[in-house]
Amino acid sequence: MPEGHTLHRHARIQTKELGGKTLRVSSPQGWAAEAAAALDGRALQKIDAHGKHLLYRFGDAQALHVHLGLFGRFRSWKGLAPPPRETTRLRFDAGERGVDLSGATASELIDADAEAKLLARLGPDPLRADADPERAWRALDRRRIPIAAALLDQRLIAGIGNVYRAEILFACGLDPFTPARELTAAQRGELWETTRALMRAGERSGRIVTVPAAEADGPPSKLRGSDRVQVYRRDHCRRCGGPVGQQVVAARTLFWCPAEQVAGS
DNA sequence: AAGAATGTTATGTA
DNA sequence: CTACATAACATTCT
Repeated sequence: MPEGHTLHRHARIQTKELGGKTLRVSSPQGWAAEAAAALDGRALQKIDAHGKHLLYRFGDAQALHVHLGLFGRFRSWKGLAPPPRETTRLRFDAGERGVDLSGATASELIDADAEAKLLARLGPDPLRADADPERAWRALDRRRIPIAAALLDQRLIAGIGNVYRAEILFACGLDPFTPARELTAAQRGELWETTRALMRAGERSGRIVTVPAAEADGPPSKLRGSDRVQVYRRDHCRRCGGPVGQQVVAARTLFWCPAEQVAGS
């Protein structure tokens, strides 16, 4: 992770063993001044990622549950000016990455029971080694909703956002409007593997899109027209040059290539 | 400067 | 129970 890098929320992160690094927590206002005080200086054992939910573990039953929502970000403050606003921050002593929790939608201490409830609401996360795709298929079997809508439903499969949805469907050459229940076993297999591949790539690069090196410390690059995206927010399909379709599906704008993503392929 | 946006939850309607 | 539309939340970017 380069100095000053901002890891956007849609980059997926994986469960990490941290070997007891000390966590510095500051929360001058807002969500959990008490929780921050309770956590500050404690040894962090591990971060578990399940879908878009993060669980910071300290070796006892309680965990810090974080969801970055639309705007929470990972960033490094070392050598940089602090964030312009006073925000809740999580920061490692080692001075690696911090987490800017302003705008995050969840940040709370939860016990084992609450965690079980949380996980029960989530489908399998393709990035996790213990994920069971069959569980997702069982849920999908009854659904008449378009596969493009199903991919955003965290109860069915956890961790896919709007960028990935578009890119996954494109990579699979799938018609986004295929009813979820009608996918063949082969299509499901490809969907799962493609999801894993794209998410891992996003994880490696820190973002699903390519950022010119010179820009890494600068303002976040635009998603539109960026190198790695094939259809998301593009006017023309990166592969065939044809016009990209766009339509709101499941409350978010879906982008797809009508020429290449056709039923029965 | 208005509008859209990488997300979720709650609510009302069939 | 499924499905869908809408609003609300809050922040950033175009």
